[in-house]
Order: sequence, then C-alpha cells, then structure tokens
Amino acid sequence: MAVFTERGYDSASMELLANRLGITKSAIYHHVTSKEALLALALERAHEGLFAVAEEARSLDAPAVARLKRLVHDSVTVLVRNLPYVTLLLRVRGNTEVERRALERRRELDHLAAELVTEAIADGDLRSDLDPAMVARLLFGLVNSLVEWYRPEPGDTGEPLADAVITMAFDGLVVASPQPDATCAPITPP
Amino acid sequence: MAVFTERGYDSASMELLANRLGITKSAIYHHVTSKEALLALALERAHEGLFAVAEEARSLDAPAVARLKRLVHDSVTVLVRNLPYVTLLLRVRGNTEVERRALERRRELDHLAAELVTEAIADGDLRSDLDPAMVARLLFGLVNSLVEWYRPEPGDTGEPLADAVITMAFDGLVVASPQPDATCAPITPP
DNA sequence: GTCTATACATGGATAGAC
DNA sequence: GTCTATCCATGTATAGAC
Repeated sequence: MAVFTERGYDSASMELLANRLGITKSAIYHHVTSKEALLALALERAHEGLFAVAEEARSLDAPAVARLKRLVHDSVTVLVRNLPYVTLLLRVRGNTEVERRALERRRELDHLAAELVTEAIADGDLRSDLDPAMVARLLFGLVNSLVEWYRPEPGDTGEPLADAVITMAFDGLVVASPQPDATCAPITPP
Repeated sequence: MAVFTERGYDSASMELLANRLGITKSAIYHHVTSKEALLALALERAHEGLFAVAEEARSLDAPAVARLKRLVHDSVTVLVRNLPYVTLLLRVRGNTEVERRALERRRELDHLAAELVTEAIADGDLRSDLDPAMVARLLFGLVNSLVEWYRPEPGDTGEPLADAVITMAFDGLVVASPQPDATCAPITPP
C-alpha cells in the first residue's frame, strides 16, 4: 500500500513491491494471482469503510441536514483511518475492469449524498440558490481532496479535521454571524 | 492531453499517443525529445495560468479576504479553461525530476494562499477558530477537486462554478443568516 | 515529417527446484 | 514460501530510408 500510494498503482511495479517486501517478484505470486488482484483487494477494503458510513447515515432517524453532516463527518474519519486504501480508490481512472467496477460503486455513494442535499434543501435547512448535485459534488470533492495533503499521525482519528470540514462547508469561513434561532435575541445569562 | 487525462501519464504509452494522433511512435520523436519532455511542456502551461492568477491576486489593492476570494475565484476559472493541463499537474506524484520541480512550484502557490488566510484572520474577516494552514489547504483542496468531476462545455468560463465555490466556502451551505452589518437592523423599504 | 525496423530495458507472469 | 531462471509482451527510444 505504501508503494501504491507513493508511486501510483501503474508505476508501482511488482519488482518494486518485491524489493520493499524483501522478497522476489515470484514469491508475491504465491500469495496473489496478479497485480490487479492486489488492487481489487485494496479497493474492497476502501469500499467497506465508506459503505458502512453511508448505511449508518442513511438509517439515522434525523432531518436530512443532520444525516448529511453525519455522512460528511464520518466519511472524513474513515478516510483518515484508511488513508492508503481510500487514496488508491480515489485515484482509480477506469483503465481496467476492476477499476471500472470500483468507479461504479463510488457513484452509488455520490448518489446518496445528492439525495440528502436535495432533501435538506427542500426542508429549508440548506440554501436553495445552489444546484443540489453541484453542492453534493463540492462537498465530497472537499472531503476527497484530503488524501492529497492530510498525513495523520498514528492514532489520529481525524475528529478535529472532520469538524473543521463541517464548519467550513456548512457555516462558512467568514466570521460567525448570529445563528437564525439566536438572531436579535438578548443574551440570557446562565 | 486527452490521452494523458483519460489514462494518466504513466499509463499513456507513446504507442497509444501515436495511434490517437494517427502517426507512428517514432514520428513523435521528431517533435519532442522524450515522453517526459511532453509532460514538462504540459505542466509548464498549467503553471503559467496559475501563476498569473497568483500574481494578480497578490498585487490587488484590497483587504486580504478580498484578495483571497479573488485568488480562489480566478483559480477556478483558470482550472476550468485549462482543465487538461491543470488536471495533469494535480496528478503529478513526484516520481521523476520534472514532476518534483512541478510539485515545488505548486507549493509556492499554497504558500501564498496560507499567507492570505492568515492575514484575513488577523483582519478579523475570517473565523479565528480554525488553523490558517488548514483553511488554506481545505480551500484549495476544494478548488483542485473540481478536476475530478467538472466537465466544461466548450466556451464555459467557469464563472458560475467559481461563484458557487466562493459561496459555499465563505458563506457556508446553511440558509443565509443576516450579514453582520445588517444584524438586527429593521428592513428599510426602498 | 513520417515511415520501417530494431535496440534494449522493464513490465507482468510462470516453471520448477529447494 | 521463497528462490533462480526464463517467457513473452510492451515500454521508451534510436537509426536510417523516403
């Protein structure tokens, strides 16, 4: 996985993998039938985490915004905890059959996100001046872009990062304006 | 460029490029000395546009937030108009000397963004509860992630897209709360 | 500018001994 | 489970004719 991440799947030759493992190319083929099988295994692992998150967000008993926020938040933590696997998944281009199947499964996740955004807008919880499909893509573009720069320490669950993503995407970067429910209300001392 | 975008630089063989061009591999070498030279040319073109934007944002006579917004906005339009080139740049992993130089130059841009964010926070225009370096990376992660899904029609300048990015990142997705300068002010009829 | 032919290295993968 | 040796396709790149 380290070699795949550093060089990219295509540029990571079996020779290079073997060197890093301290064995020969042919020894690898005792454990796995092909290079592509190695890729399939890794992609499977990435999907596992992401689909678990999607399932949980979907089954949550809460308004669409809340489910969407949960989906975004937990996607970040899964991404952080399975960084090499998710990175590989996100870099797949569809050159082979294995890659195309992975892309299809990713689209299912995109679809769920788009549904939640649409519903949240209908609820009046998200601004209606942006296209729902575009919002969904911007949101997950933001999440997915983390693989390009975030380098977690061992033990990092990505919790603060997930909160930062939620804050920027939902509340924006400009200084906090009063929340709707607090607007113009006098400050009540505790 | 189309082949590079579809298959990735590494997987795009000279044979494949030649087929698409309708000539033979060797004919390509009459125009360019190596495959890597082809990459260098493309990366150069991507940098041109991005650095021009950075220079303009830097030299703007306005508060840091405004310069930052301009940088983000124009980065989106450059990305849209030079999509294949910027896509290639963003997928470079540093496997060769040419790629490493490209990564270094990209870091200069990241640095400028981080400076603007820091300054804007100091000005009190951006929320101070998020790490400036993190904000800069989230912002440009968001911008860069566009190459993964945005497919402009010919003639598309990316203007509405750039506005959407600015809106989401700076104002957030939740329904517009009153702007600070309008807070609690009675609505004035025109 | 383009072609055919070819050089030479490296790619993924297999055979068979230990 | 790992090795050496090897197969064959493909990779980048060059030589030299047209």
